[in-house]
Amino acid sequence: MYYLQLDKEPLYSAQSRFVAPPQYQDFGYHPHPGLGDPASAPQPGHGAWSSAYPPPAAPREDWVHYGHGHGNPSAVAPGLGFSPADFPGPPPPPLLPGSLSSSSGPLSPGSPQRRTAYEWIRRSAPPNNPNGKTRTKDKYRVVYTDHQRLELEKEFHYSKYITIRRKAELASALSLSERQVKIWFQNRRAKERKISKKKQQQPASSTTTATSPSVAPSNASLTPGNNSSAMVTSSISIKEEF
DNA sequence: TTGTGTTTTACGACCTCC
DNA sequence: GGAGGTCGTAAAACACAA
Repeated sequence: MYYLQLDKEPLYSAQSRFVAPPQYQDFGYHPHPGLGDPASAPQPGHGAWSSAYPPPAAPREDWVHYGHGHGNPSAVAPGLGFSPADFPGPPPPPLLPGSLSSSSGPLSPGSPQRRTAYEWIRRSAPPNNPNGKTRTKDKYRVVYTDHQRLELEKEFHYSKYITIRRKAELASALSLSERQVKIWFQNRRAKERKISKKKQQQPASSTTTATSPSVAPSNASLTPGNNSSAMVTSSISIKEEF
């Protein structure tokens, strides 16, 4: 299983954290005072852990975690916040089990398609979904809770590449599998590349270049053939925590 | 209500690295 | 060989216009 890797050394320096450049806020995740601020965090009614992930009917590797801690704020392990010793640079906000109790502030991951503000954060897993699946068929796909997404976004904002340790912590705190966290980050990076690509194709409407240097050349430098070197390049300031 | 377009999970193929 | 990376894609979930 995936937990076996926790004691392994990281394979990629790119997995290490790097200080998120400020321009990341232009890539879908907009740091907002509400983040980490219980008073202004979005998502009414989702302050407590959603019960969207009860144990699955059929055991599946990725679903085994859904049965833990649901409906229980303690699912977010205390002390799972970021320790300064772990990360260089400003620490990301800690996981906040109760931080999602009010509604305000643009926290949408920048999707222009979200017409109304924060629909992404309002969305939550289907209420009548005892199995944590969205279909009766075995075929996936769960909808992550707003809290899960928020925490993942926060982590992503801090670093586009999650460390093994943080992945394990996050998976545990959010009742996701490490595989899900990994895939979420992969998809999130893909999304960011897509957004970046879109921005590049559009004429710059403002004087500030919206494209992050460390992200923009994604497709050019992150092709399967040379992505590793690109990742190393993009993580110059990375200090592996292991 | 329905059709359509977009976003979100999840996977497989293929790659590099150790 | 196994890990995680990107890329492409499937399909569910969702928003919105007609």
